[in-house]
Amino acid sequence: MTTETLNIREMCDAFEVTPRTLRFYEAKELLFPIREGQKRLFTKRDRARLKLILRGKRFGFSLEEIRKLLDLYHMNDGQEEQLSQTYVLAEMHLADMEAQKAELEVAIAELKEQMAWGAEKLSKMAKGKTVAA
Amino acid sequence: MTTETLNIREMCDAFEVTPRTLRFYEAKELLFPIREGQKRLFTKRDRARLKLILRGKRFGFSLEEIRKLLDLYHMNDGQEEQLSQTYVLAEMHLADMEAQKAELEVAIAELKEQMAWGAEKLSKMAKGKTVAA
DNA sequence: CGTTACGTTTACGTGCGCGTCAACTTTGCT
DNA sequence: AGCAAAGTTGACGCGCACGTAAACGTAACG
Repeated sequence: MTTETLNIREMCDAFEVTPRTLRFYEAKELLFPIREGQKRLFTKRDRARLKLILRGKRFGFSLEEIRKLLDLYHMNDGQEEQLSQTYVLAEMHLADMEAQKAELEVAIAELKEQMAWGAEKLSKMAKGKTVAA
Repeated sequence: MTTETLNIREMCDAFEVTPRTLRFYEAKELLFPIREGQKRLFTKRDRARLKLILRGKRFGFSLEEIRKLLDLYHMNDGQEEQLSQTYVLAEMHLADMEAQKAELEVAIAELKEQMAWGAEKLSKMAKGKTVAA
């Protein structure tokens, strides 16, 4: 089987982050690498979590928000109260993400429109130059 | 006709930002309110720009990136060189936004899946409680 | 004419997400 | 045994996007 755990360098290379970032995330309780002596070993679980962390960041969530959300993905036995709270949180994030998607579609359409305008202007300018030359 | 320009408070209320934020954006050359004596008056153009600024922020762009992009939306007479540079920038942002949209769709699907899992778990727990009671 | 409300500048403070040393083990060659 | 490579723990620094407080201007109102 392929390597079960990754050391810090392998983990960094795999996700394009720095060691500092991984230690920082551990300090913030986003990751929980196991220890072999003093060194960190990142498990499959850490890899899954880091993927979600980086994704969450791209969508503008804070590390603290992400930390709470990760519970939903890695909760095996949580208390009902906590699970239901996390569920509510997830609903909010889902709503947020769907709103973001809708907004994104509008923004993309508008940007495309503007770019078409810009492209036309550029082509006219090029024409003018050619004629002038 | 409705008020042509907004003072700082009206502008803040309209966009749910603080005066500090508006002054900060002006200092960063994202907004250009006109002056009536010492006071700022925000024009329609400022409103359009602020809308784009806030949208850009939601999508994780920095104020500096947004500033450059705004040129595309408000360029009437720019030089060809500058326009074409801005165009390239816009292409990159467009690609970024479309990638984000794709990623967002995946994330939404995954989160929904997890929530279904959580919902099932919650319903089982509720059942257990009812039976136990 | 005072004071209240709204706005302004200047400047230092703050939270987040790391970057960047410094000083120290631990590990693996040779 | 010696030494470089890789990793570790502090601890301070930094850029961004504002928050916040101080001190001042000015315009309106009773």
